[in-house]
Amino acid sequence: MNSVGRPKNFEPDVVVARAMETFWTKGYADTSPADLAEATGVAKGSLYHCFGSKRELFGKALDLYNKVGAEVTEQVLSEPGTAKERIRALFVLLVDLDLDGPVRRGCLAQNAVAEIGGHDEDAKRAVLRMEQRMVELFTARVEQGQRDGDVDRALNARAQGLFLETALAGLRTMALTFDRKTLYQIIDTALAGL
Amino acid sequence: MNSVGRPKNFEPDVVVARAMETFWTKGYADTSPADLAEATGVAKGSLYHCFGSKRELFGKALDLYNKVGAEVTEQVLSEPGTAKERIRALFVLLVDLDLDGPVRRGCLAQNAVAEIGGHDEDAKRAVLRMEQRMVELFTARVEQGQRDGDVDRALNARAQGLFLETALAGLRTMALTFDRKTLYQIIDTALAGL
DNA sequence: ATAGTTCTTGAACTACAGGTCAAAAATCAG
DNA sequence: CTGATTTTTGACCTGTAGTTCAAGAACTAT
Repeated sequence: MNSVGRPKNFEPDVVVARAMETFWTKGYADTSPADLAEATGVAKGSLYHCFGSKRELFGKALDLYNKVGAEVTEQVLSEPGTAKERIRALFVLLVDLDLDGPVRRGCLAQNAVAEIGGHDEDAKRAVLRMEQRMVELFTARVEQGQRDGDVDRALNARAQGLFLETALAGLRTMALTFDRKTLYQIIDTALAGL
Repeated sequence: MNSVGRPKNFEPDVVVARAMETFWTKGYADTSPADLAEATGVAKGSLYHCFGSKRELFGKALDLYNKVGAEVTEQVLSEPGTAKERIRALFVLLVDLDLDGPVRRGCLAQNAVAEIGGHDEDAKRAVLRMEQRMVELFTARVEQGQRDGDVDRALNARAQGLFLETALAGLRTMALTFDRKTLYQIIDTALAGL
């Protein structure tokens, strides 16, 4: 397929992953092409040759973020335990992830829609899809809990799924400013209804 | 006090209010001094003379946002009704506010901490103070509900206050992408425990 | 009126963001 | 080896962000 011409010097996937980290840490506007070149080890010109524009590279980074996020969520929710236990494990994991890093970064998708969603329909759509995906994963896990007998069958699973995604979004916002103990307490309160 | 020299051509408070709207709509990075001059009707030079820098003007705008937000919250929570009714009214009001505007802007404070909180401790502190204020208002309203007999006395009011602020943060994030009907359903689910 | 003060304004400045490009380098087909 | 193709790279370009400033305007006090 790619047998003609000079071979690539780098793995595009690795570059996207590094770019994702940079966008996540610094935000979209505050990440310059020079920053991306330094973070990826690839010269500016090559980045433009390969990805077209800063915005397009960001798009790939956001897609990767969403993919990994969904995978992690699926993984954690499918481990043994009640619905409440698994969902708590996911919430704790994500809060810890943020608080253990050198700088609190929140959720890249939330940051993206807040920063550029107002004038970038594509970004908005990508984030909405991701959120809907998460709602579905939560909903499915609640339904499984109902089948397993650890969740009240009277609950509306879809309503719970929507609520859980909202709670997670709020939690990740609160994780930008509050301390760990408080955040754990919030998780307990949020999951009290399950 | 200010009786010497040429008098100001504008009300700084009005300028801050207009700047707040602009920052809210466009975000911090994407608002240029030229944008601010156009939005306020005051020349760039005068803005710098009066406010020092873009960042300082943003600080005033954020302070105003927080002040108004606290006032509205206090107002809505103090009207007649149960704790659940009043808190729902506040949530509905804020969701509607966002959805009725020409562009969804979310919460300026949340947007600010997401966009610049990573490298601006002052912004982070301002937002944390605001969030703590909101937690206190929610907590107090829940306590009043307990005295009034419309909230279960077994609940931990402070934990509920923290949770409600988190739910509101999540709701305002979800309001950037989801439709009104869904958001109302989320409000119902979030308040089911009260 | 004069002096002293504070405000107003667009022009001017510096730095850098975002992107383009031309020349060189690395591959493969014939 | 030659040519076709693709990538690499820093130099270069254009526009604008964020800020400063000099000149003047509007006021007060004396």
